Amino acid sequence: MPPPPDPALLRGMPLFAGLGADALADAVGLARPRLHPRGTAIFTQGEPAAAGHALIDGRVKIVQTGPDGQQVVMRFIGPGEMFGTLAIFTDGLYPADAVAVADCVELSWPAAAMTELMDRHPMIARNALSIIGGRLRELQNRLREVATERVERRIAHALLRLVRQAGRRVEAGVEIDFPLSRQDVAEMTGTTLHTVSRTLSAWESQGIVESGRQQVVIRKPHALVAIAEDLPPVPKRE
Amino acid sequence: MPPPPDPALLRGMPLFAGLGADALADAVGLARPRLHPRGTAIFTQGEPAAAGHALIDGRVKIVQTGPDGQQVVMRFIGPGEMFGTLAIFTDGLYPADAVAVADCVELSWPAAAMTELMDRHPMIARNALSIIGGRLRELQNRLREVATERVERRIAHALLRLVRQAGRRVEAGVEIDFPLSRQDVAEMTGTTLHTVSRTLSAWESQGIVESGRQQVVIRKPHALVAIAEDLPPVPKRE
DNA sequence: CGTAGTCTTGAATGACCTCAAACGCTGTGG
DNA sequence: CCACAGCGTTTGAGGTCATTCAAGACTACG
Repeated sequence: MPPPPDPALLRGMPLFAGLGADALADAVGLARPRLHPRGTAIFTQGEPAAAGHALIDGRVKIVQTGPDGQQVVMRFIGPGEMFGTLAIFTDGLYPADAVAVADCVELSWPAAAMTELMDRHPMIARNALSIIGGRLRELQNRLREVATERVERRIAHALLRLVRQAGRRVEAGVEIDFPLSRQDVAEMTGTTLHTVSRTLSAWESQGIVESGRQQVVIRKPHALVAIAEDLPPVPKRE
Repeated sequence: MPPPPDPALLRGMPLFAGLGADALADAVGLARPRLHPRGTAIFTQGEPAAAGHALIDGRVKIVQTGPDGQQVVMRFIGPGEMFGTLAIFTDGLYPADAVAVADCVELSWPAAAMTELMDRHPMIARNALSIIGGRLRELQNRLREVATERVERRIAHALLRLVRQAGRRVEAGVEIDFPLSRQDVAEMTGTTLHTVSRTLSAWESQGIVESGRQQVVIRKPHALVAIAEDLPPVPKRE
C-alpha cells in the first residue's frame, strides 16, 4: 500500500485549477500513485479505460496504431498533464497506446471516481473541457499542416511545438528534454525516418540544429520559425 | 422578437441527453433561434466566441483557414449537433469559419448562459465532454489517415464518413444529403480537386459511385469499404 | 567484442501536384 | 426563347517532392 499522495501534487495541474483545498484533498484521496519505468506501456490501445491519468513526473508518448500497423504519435505528455481520461466519457476503450519514454510517476483515478469528482466539483469538468478544447484545436492545426504543408515545414512545426512543450535552455540553444528518435518525429509529421534524417542533416549543416542519437538541440529557433512560416530564410536588408 | 422555441427541439440532442423536462425548459429559455440562408457565414475564424450553437435544421461546414489561405474542412454539422461551443472554454475565439451549406435553423446560447447551464446541470458538461471526446477521436483517425494513407483511400474514408453522417437511401444507392463539391472533398482529405475528380471518375467507370455537380451517390458502399480498408477489390472465390 | 538499435546517405521510382485548356450545367438578362 | 457568363468539373501533359529500396556507419550495451 503506497503512502497517500501529497495534495500539493495537484497544485498547478490545469485539471484541478481554481479548486479549494478541500476539493484537492477529495481528489487526491481517490488517486492511486504508480511508477512506470522507461519503455513500458501505461495502457494499450483497445484496452478498457479503467482509469483517468495524470502525470507527475517523466514523459509519456501517446501513439495510435492503424489497422495495418502504421503508427502515429498523437502527442507527448509532460508533468502536470492529464491523459487517457477522455476514453471514460466516450466508448470506454483507450484509443491509443501510452508509453513511458522516460521513467514516470503518475496518479490515476478509477473511472467511477473520476465521474464522481466531476459531479461534486463542476469546475473539474469545466477544466477538462478547456483542456480537451485546447488539444482539439492543436489537433486541428496539425491536421491542417499535414494536409496542406510540405514535409520540411511540418517537421519545423513539430520541433517548435516540442520546444514550447518540453524545451530546456542549454548553452548551445534549446534542447528537447526527452529521448526523441527520427522515427518519432516521422510519426508526428506523417513522413519517414529517412526524410526526417535528411532534413535534420541539412539543418545541421546550416547550423540551425544539433542532433544526435534520440536527442535534438535547436540552435537558431528563429530560423526554424522562418521555415515553419515559409518566410524567406535570413532576410538580409531590403 | 422571435417566438420562444419549443423545448421539444432539444429532445434528441446529444448535448441535452438524459436531462429532465425542467432542465430542458431552462436551456431552451436561454436560447436564441436564428436563420441562416445557404451560403452565409454563421461565424468567422478569429471572431470572439460570443455564443455556443446547436443546429436544428440544415447543414453547416466548419472550415479552418491557414496563414497562407489554405483551407481545410474540419467537419460537417447536421441537425441536432452542437458547434462552435468549445471556443467559449478555451481562448474565446472561434478557431474556424462556420458556413451554411444549406438553409439553416440554429439555436445559440450566449457564452455566459452556456457556462451557467453547465454549472446548474452537470450532465450537460458531461455530455459536452463525451461529444468532444468523440470528435477528438475522429480527428485523431483523420490525422492518422492523412499521415499514412494514399489519396484514394483517404477519399474513400471521407465519403464513408459522410455517408454515415448524412447518407440518404435512394433508388441508385446512398446519396450524400447536401451539396458537396470536389473542392470540399479535396479540403477534407488534403488533396486537390483535380485528384478528387480523377478518382471519382475512375470509380464512376467502375460503377462504384455516381456523381455530378455538387452531388454524390454511392452505388456500392461495400466496394468503397474495400478501397478504404485496402482489401483486394471484389475478392471472388479463393 | 558482438549485436541490436539508431542514424546517414545514395539512387531510382512513382504518386500526386501544378499548369493548362476545354467542357457542360445553371441561372440570368436581353 | 436564346445568348451568355459563371462556376463546377473533366482531362491531359509534365514536373517534382518524397517514398522506397538498398547499403553502410555509428553508438550503446551486454
